[in-house]
Amino acid sequence: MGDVITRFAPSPTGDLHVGGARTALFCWALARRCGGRFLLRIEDTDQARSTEGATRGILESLAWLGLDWDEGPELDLSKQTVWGTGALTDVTLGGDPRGVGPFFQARRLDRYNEAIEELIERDLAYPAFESPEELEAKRKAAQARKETYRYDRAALAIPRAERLARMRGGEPHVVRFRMPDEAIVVRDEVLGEVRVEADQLDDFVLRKRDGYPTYHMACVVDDEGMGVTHVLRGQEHLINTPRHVALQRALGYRTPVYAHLPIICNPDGSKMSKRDKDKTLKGHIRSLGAGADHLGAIAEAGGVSVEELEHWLGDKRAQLSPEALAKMAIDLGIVLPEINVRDFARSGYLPEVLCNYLALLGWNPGLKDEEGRDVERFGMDFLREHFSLERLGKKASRFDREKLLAFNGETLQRMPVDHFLSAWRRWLGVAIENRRFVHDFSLWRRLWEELKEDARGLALARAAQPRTKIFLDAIEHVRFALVDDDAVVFDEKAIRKVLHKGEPSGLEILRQVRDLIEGIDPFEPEAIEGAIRAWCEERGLKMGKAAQPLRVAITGTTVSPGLGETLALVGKKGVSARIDRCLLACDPGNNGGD
RNA sequence: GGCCCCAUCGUCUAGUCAGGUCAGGACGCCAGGUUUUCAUCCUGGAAACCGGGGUUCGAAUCCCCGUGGGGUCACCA
Repeated sequence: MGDVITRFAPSPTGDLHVGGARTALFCWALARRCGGRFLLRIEDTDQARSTEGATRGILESLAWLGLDWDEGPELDLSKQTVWGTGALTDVTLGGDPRGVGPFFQARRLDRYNEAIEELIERDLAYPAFESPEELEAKRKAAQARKETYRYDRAALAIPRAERLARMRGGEPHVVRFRMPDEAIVVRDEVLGEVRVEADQLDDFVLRKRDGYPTYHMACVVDDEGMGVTHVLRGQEHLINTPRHVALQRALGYRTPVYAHLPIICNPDGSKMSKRDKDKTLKGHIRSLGAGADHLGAIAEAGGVSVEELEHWLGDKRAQLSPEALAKMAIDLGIVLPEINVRDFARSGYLPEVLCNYLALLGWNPGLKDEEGRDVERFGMDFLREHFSLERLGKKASRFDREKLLAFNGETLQRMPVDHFLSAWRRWLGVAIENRRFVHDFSLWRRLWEELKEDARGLALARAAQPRTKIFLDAIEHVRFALVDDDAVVFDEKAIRKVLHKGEPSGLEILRQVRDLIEGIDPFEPEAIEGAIRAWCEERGLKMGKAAQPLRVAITGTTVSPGLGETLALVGKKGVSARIDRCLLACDPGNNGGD
């Protein structure tokens, strides 16, 4: 099995989304499992939509996930930090050890043209001269008759010598493949045999008017030239496969093993796509029932004109740039659904956890642990060892963020605290660099500064880790420790519940405990908790009687990390200051109570 | 609409290929418990074989029909 070669072949028209990431993961896992090669090829034959930035983004996404490719475009990971918590560092990925590159299709045009010439020569392909507009009109007409349009081979009515002459003479044209008049049966590792009748497939285009090959042509030529043995791709490609098989036969190529992966959907069952960010944001803005000036403010936040914004709002299909969407979401204080790998990195998911979860969408190891539970949690090494095509599922699956979140939280919470700290630091460093959190930037900056100090960082990590599911929300658990003593906002409900009620009241307890604080040494979590517990026991009080008033005084709310950690993070001086301020502000007798 | 694919708890799934265990697990949900709040953690619970026909002693599992969902119908990939 050493000769297995898989490939992931994205088109660089946007960020890598989770569906693509799962395909890449499976391609990678199969190659690793079989001791074969995993190669990466960039399908940039759409001149209008391909961008260099997208290519880099995809390479970085894959590297972040920990999917190293043996052949393909090079990416030097020693020179850059890839989004802070990436799985691979200090290696150069890609290269061309077998000499089968280049791995950008736009640089391989001569190969496609050679194959196309051969097909034309053998009359298995032919030039066609209809304009896109003509074809569109025919399509519309067919639609009006409630028929499915298929190319009518009008170009074949032109005598062969003439159409070749017109082509050589430079007349604008496309080249079409003469689809054989027979049903084609595709063997698929997931779906079994799929039969497609001849009348379902028309003479598809091999080379576009601009001289670039279509996906079909480039893909078939390259898979052959690069020795690809296994093609794993989304099920949306299933109908393309008979075309590819027909082309392979015409050119005398091998047919690789195919495995079509089920689609990944949104929780509502619709296909997952970038458009969902637009959808989420549109829905939110509409729900605000925003007036004209409000819309103006939103448009400004997104860096777009009000006209653009209104048009976008009115058109279901309209999309705004990722940057504009992100800015508006921050401004409105909402979180857009994570769709791209980059989104998950930014939210603070761990790459190996994402891979773990993604692997479970459409694949299952079919193993039980000692307690008879399904094996669900595993790392990359497990996939290297156990991945197999036989256990791929057929059913489209829905992307369940709750489960991913649970997996991520569990992983984060089980890490050694120093490991958690360094991962948090790396993630935060990138977040700060990207100015992702402009709505609260100074606080993030402050956290960043404090996290850099080892002792302080560790204390913050100890407080945040047990409550953190993704790094994005970690800061909320230690927010109180980052604000100034006189900036604490006391929550009305908390004041009433734990400071005013009870006998003795919370305020009374605070007054008494205040002196205790001075004497605690060292001012560290265990000592603090020990002192307060002993103090409570002496008085026959439950721990909560003292803990909750202290929480309110220190954080303004009834929720915080462990009491010792909470006080220790603020420091002895800070604690005293906050208690004093709380006594002053919350005592009804002091007229500052409300 | 044509064609193709799919169908087990709310979600991801094990069990289906080689018919025979109260249909198992995970996330979520609900109820208790531990705990100084929250988060954890522990215990328990509700929750599914899409429907109808066959084949069979026996069907989640095999066959047919229906229904539902998805994909696809480009000079995008």
